[in-house]
Amino acid sequence: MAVTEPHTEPHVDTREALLDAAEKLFSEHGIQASSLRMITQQAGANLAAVHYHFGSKEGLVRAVFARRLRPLEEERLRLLVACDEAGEAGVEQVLAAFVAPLLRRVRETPEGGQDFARLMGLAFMEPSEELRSMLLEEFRTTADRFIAGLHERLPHLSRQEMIWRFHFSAGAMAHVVSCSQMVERFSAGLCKCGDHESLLRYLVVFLASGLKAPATMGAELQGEPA
Amino acid sequence: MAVTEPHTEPHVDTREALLDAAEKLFSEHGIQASSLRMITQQAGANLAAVHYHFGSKEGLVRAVFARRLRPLEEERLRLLVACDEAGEAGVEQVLAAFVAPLLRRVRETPEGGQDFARLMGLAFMEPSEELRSMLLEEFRTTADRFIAGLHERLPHLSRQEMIWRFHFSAGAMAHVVSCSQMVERFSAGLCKCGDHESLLRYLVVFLASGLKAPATMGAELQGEPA
DNA sequence: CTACGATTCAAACGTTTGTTTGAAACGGAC
DNA sequence: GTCCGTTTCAAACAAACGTTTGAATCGTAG
Repeated sequence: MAVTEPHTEPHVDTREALLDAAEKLFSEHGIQASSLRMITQQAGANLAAVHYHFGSKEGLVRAVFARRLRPLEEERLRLLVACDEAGEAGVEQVLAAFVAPLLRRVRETPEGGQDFARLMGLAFMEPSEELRSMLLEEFRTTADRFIAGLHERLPHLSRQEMIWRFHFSAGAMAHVVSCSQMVERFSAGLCKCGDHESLLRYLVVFLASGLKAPATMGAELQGEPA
Repeated sequence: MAVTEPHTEPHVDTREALLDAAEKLFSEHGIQASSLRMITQQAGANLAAVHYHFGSKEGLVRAVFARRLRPLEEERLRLLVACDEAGEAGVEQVLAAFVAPLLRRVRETPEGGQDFARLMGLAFMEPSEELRSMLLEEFRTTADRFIAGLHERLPHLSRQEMIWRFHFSAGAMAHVVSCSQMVERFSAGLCKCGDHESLLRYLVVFLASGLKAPATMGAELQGEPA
């Protein structure tokens, strides 16, 4: 009926073409710097199409992030549940459940993966408070569950230090993914960001070792027994 | 005739007032979203003052970052040299030389430290290629020296893995510093970002453990002997 | 065919942007 | 006092922004 489906047409849907174009331009120039005229031109659509399909530029922005973020968080949680059900999963497996879904999407993004990666990095840096709140709420469930899952396997840590170490891990991952071009430039091409399998292994080994480190002594003595 | 502002002291230097206002507004709303009219009004200066003192908005942006970044990199390198001269300094001391100067500046920023922290996070995410190149060059020297300094103390790592682990560390630090408000919200106030002494200890312990981890096996076999 | 909802289109809306201008005001040197 | 380089000021510039509008176009059902 209304669903005119899967033919190899150039762009079956203006809506989808706008999302693709916006995602690409956002990652290249930032959100504010990507005008609706640039986006609609890239999408081969009319300027007014954005307001017809999304109501406003803000609506487009939210749709761009929601399209990518929701499946990502769902896959992370699915893999985390699989860890718990397996019973034998250690810190490394939980870490992989957190990192791998992101890296896989970076790899699968058509334009070399740069677009999606930089987009995620942009998410928490852009000015719009409305967007930031949406992303924080979206991310909060994931963060809480992974912190709990890691804490079960790292009972020697205080809750406070567990939370800190999780955010250290998330930061390392986010930085590598969104600034991978910097790594390549600094290493004179020695570190190939396209090799996501190696990168995943490197990252998990590094983070697991950091997470497993003995509890920090001398900090927050007032709350922690010696 | 001096226009006596109600609360702001008569700025001895318009130039400095513009830098302060720009830094504050950049960190709050991003670079693109901070118009010259907002900046000059906040600084109590005329709209044209930006072009008189900095030539353009781009010039102002570069000046804002250069003012903070150069002393930061200099202090980092100074502390790194001190590590080498001491002879006894381990991975933890080198890490502290990298992290502490940034944390100290975050703490010393008047507006609760948020401004400077978010500004640094914004640096690598904003669209301007010109600014990004400037920051990359500024950061390259520091990165190379710290990678070398760490590699001396971690000879079991390949150069490739050493570089990766350094960027993991830089990412964890950058994320914590620029997204500290997120950590506080997620931890329901349990993790106080204002407590930089504890944070520094937590971070160094975590990163040192990650850096010291045994070399990753199975990755890049073609380049590394088993 | 006509008719209708869904979608696209070109053109314009008012606002805001970075930048430019030329004159006014300043502060020492002479 | 006059002079001169430095700095500030109000006003205007063209360009670009997000948004709105009303008519044109499409695909399909009656």
